[in-house]
Amino acid sequence: MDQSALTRKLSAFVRLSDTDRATVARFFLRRRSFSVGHELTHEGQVNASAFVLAEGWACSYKMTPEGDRQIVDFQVPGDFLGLRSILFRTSDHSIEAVTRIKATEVLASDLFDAFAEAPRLATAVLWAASRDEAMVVEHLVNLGRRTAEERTAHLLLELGTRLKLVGLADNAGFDCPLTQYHLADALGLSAVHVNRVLRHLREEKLMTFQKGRVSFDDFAGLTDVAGFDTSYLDQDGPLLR
Amino acid sequence: MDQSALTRKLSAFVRLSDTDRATVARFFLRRRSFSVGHELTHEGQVNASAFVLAEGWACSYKMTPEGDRQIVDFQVPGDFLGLRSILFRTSDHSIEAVTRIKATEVLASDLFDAFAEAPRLATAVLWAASRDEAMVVEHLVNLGRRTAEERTAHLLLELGTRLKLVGLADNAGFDCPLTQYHLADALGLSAVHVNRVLRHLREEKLMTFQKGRVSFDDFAGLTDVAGFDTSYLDQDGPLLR
DNA sequence: CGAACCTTTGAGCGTCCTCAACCTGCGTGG
DNA sequence: CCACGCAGGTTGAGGACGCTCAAAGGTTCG
Repeated sequence: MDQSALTRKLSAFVRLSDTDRATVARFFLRRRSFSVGHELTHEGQVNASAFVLAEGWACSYKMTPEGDRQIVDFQVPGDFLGLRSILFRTSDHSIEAVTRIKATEVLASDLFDAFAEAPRLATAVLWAASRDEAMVVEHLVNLGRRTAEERTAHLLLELGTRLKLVGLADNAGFDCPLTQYHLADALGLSAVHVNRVLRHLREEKLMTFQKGRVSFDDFAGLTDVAGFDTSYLDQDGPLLR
Repeated sequence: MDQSALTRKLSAFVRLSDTDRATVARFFLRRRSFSVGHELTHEGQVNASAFVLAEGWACSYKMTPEGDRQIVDFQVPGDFLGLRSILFRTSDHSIEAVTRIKATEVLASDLFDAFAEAPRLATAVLWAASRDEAMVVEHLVNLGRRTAEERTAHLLLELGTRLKLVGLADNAGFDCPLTQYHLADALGLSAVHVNRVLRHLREEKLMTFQKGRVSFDDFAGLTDVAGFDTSYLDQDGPLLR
């Protein structure tokens, strides 16, 4: 995936002009690479920068005083990293590379300049931020009101849907670099229990999580189990205005 | 509380000029009242409006297909209601009045006009939106990684801190119109268990939740139990720039 | 002054946790 | 080239936290 991942995602929301595309292209000048486990932003860090993820997977998380980790969200190509903390004195969360990643730094000033030049793009970026928040809200519902099995299915279906938007998944499944520990940290479960849940989903012939690959064996059945409704991802064709 | 709640909150982040204050004041022209239980926004509603809460309490929530409710956040005077869904075709959540409330409607156009006239105010509003998201993230950590007791203490400490910002609480406690059902729906617990947790917190002489009043009997001890760290609320004095 | 709503308490049960052990695949270095 | 270490995955046993069901007081408001 190169710069097309971001434009492809934003286009799901707003029809972008050539000027808009050119402006987005400028975001991709300062491209950098980070190795597995690299921490792009640390909780408490001042003046953290934001990035656009071009290739690979990342995750954002917070730690409790007891040393437990809660993953807030995973980021896939086309997603922003740390957009929210741009307005905060100190970042309230950490961001870590799950795989080796390529990302481009976006300075706050870049963003504000882009807003002035391309208001349509500004709208699209604000939409992307709102969508990020909507995903966090859905994760909250996941943890608060769904069982371990529903929760797991829901997360993997969401990731599949998001990856489809940038051409990295289809209804059959997607390549997934996450470990069961990652899932556990995201789902508020223990890794041991995640393992049992995945086994059960496999036995029920709903889906398979193995060898870096998620396979949806029964997409409709899985969607039903998870109570998965894509509307919070707000991606059904370019918006009005 | 009148309009001062919003300006008071925003001032915690940005020093507002008289012009900014005047612009904020214009938000308060279309003031409306809603009775207890009134639903200001419904999940799935198209073109929902946003409001600024002037008086009373509200909550935002989502329902699962099984009919369980997850409260995402409570809103107190000075908070925005539904700011996020302004950019969405359809709202991804519902908003309900917990008490009788007074709120003023904010049209998307109002907001964009205000941004053009008072960029400093725009920054402040974006900060408020980021802060809202940071709170949702902290609630996620709450549900994923804290025990029922820690979680309950954390939520009530957060509400206390937020209310202090608009002059409705101090370290002794605050008036709280929530029922144990509200707490249960926000904390991902059953109302029965919330009741037991509250009893335990009372027995431990940490805090009391009774008769519409939250009393912090041992503020330091409670903060410690909850692992409560205010930094995600990002409110330590006006920002740079 | 009744009804609806909220709070409180008990009993039994299930989901998910912790601890513990063992297996696999892989990269590294002796 | 094998030995080892290590990260990740798998499975079992026992226990705790929080749930459901049930029933009874308390409070508030029309």
